[in-house]
Amino acid sequence: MTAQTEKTTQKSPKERQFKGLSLTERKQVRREKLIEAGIQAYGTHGFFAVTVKDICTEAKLTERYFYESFKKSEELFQTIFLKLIDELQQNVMQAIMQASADPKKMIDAGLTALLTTLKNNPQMARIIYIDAMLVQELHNQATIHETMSRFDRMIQAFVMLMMPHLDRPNREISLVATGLNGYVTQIAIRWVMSDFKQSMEDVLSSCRIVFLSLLQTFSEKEQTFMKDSSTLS
Amino acid sequence: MTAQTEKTTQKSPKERQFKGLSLTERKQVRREKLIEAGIQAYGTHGFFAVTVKDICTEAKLTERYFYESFKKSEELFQTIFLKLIDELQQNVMQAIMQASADPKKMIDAGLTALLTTLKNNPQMARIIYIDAMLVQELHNQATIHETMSRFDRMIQAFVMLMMPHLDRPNREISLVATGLNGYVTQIAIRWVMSDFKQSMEDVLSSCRIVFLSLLQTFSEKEQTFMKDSSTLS
DNA sequence: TAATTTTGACAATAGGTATTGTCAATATAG
DNA sequence: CTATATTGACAATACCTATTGTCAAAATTA
Repeated sequence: MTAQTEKTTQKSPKERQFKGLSLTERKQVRREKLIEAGIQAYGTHGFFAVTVKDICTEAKLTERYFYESFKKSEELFQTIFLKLIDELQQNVMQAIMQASADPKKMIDAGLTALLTTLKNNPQMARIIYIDAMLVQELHNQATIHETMSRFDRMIQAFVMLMMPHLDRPNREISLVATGLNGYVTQIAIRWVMSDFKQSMEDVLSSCRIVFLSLLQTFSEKEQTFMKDSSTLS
Repeated sequence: MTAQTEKTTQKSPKERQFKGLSLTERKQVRREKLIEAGIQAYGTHGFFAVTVKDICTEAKLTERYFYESFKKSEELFQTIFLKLIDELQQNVMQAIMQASADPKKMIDAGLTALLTTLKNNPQMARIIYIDAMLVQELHNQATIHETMSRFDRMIQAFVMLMMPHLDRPNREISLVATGLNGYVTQIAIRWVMSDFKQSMEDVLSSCRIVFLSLLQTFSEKEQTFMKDSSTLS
């Protein structure tokens, strides 16, 4: 009861507690419910097939509360996108940093964390890898574009960390990092869409091989086989 | 006049020539104009930002003629998609087959053809790589999904052709091919979206390296460094 | 219990697009 | 030239959705 008195002093005169929650807390609860409903709906049917009403129905709230928390549907989508990609990147980064310093172990740890996270949240892949691109295009959301390239930079940083003496220009490493991101992403999308038909071991192995292969190539001082074909262009 | 008499016999009683074209020919001309307008519009603003009216305006035709050739906008989009991906794949395949049998030359030829085609048709990249995915999702167009994986299979066939003695299971090669497709695609998207900021040489080099690197890895009989980390999972 | 905030169901408005239909002007065949 | 197929401009319809507004029931405080 003393706690309640404290809260009362913090509230504006018109506020009233409901189910033991203040107005701010209730708004927050509703916001969370909308976000969860959005992940469910967007991740299952795709952004463009989901209406505000759908999300409200899923969240067991009425439209009024949607606009209490979000100005438009894109705002909810962006919130969800940022939340999910943060979660994914957190998991991957954490796994890499907790692994021993051996590059091979770090690669395996990072990839395993990525694949495990996607398998545990199949909606995540759809939202991050498929819908995000379109919403970005349709509404010019620089935020999403910017955030997506964080993975590129993460990979680039990893490569540069592994091979400090690499003589290739940075702009090329950057492109390779983008490519590696696309490599893993494409396999992951196929995996998720096939409802995880392939075994995690096969998927992991297919991803790992390209990292290790490139690592080895980059490590070789004599890159004769590279220079051969370079003379073509 | 004798030719006209011939045509008259071929026409149904209600048909009449216009500007020297039969009804069928005029329909065909309009259809082509709509397709060209669609490539322009979809490739510039994206599928979901373009209306039927936009396309008709671009084609200098009225809506009536849109529905003369296509039941719905998705039908036009699918037509365009198939046309463009055919063109792209034709160019790549042709370049590969015309190159000398050296794997390195074939890789360079294929990649160069791909990148050149995209640079010459910037709209193509947007339609094939960005919008296609969403339309597919929205309308469950198995055709698009199926067609997209033709590139996967093309790469897979190439890999298997290069290394007939590869001891890895097919399901893994298939995944690697998907990944390689994603690798190149991701780099290409970034390239196109940046308005070709990077030089073609840099982009080509970044794509080439992963193919050559994997080729070398697959060629090695002693894959000790692979087996090391395989024991992790 | 009485007064009042909060909630949920739903009506109302506004705006946009797909699709079909109308009709006068134009081009063509005879 | 005349009758008619064809065209292009645009109206009309139907439908869907975002967004705002209304109001009675439920929950809460005093």
